[in-house]
Amino acid sequence: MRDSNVRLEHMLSKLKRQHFRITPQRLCVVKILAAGKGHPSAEEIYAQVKKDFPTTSLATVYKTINLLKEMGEILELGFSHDSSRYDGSNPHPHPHLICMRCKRIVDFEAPALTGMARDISRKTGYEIVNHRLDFFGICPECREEKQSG
Amino acid sequence: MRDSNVRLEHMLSKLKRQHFRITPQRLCVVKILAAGKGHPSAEEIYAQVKKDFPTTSLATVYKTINLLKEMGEILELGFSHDSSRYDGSNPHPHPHLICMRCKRIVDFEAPALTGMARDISRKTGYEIVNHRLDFFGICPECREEKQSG
DNA sequence: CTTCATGCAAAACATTTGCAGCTGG
DNA sequence: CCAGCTGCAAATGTTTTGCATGAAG
Repeated sequence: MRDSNVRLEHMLSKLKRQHFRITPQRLCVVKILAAGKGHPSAEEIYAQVKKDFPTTSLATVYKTINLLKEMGEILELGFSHDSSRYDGSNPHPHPHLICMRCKRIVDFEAPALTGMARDISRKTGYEIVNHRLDFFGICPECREEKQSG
Repeated sequence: MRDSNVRLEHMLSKLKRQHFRITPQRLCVVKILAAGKGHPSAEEIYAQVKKDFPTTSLATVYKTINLLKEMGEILELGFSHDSSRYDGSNPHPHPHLICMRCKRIVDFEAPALTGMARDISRKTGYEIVNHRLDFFGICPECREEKQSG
């Protein structure tokens, strides 16, 4: 709650500073992402926004998501088959643990990665600007269900 | 060359063993993937196959790719915005280094990852079955071009 | 007031699917 | 022969775009 309010204020002031308008729909999308509850898809955000603003369109949701993405305020977790999921709580690259069954995504930290990036840069001459690490598996809850059902 | 012939024979015998037909188009796709030259997209494979079999369709290429994917013989590197790229030389998960400018992809090894997966499994109770690590950056060649052009 | 955002519908794009006809084993 | 493959075209699912209308600042 604490952190998410900080993130919300941060995103809003950044938008204002860059002279983007804070419309009710946009505010709603930003709130959902800043709250950092889970890793919603565009459709999930859309469904949430429609509760308050029933006329909202999915296109508007995508436009706001892209705005925040370009500002570096949210992390897009894109998948080639499923739709993208968004992480608004921590826009810096960090590993994710993805349940292949229920699609839940959880964050975790791996400080070793930045060192690894530096290593690779030195060895290959690449300038590393970003990275992504996903672990795919079955979460404890889904493992339970698997055994019984 | 040596390794790629071994991979080709391996893939072909696996296909035969499972009673899949080795059609000329299919053979051609398998050859390209087994050769392990780069990380082609479906379109690139398609363009290559059409040189020998001009009537080939993209759908057929996708069907063969999916077949090999299901058999665990190739690795799909899916991206949400760009099209997927395929790694036929080493179907076991391994990190990739991706140039954001020229889109070239190079493989590398990171033995630390399997240990990391075990760690996560122990800490979170997840059963880890797969992972993916990509580093995004600019390759030495593209860095050169950047400075001049 | 003016510019930017919205909402709709259509487009874009990669990938998959249904199906009639062909062909490898 | 005939199950399985091919090639076409149409469908799919996600995301983007063009444009007329509407509202934020």
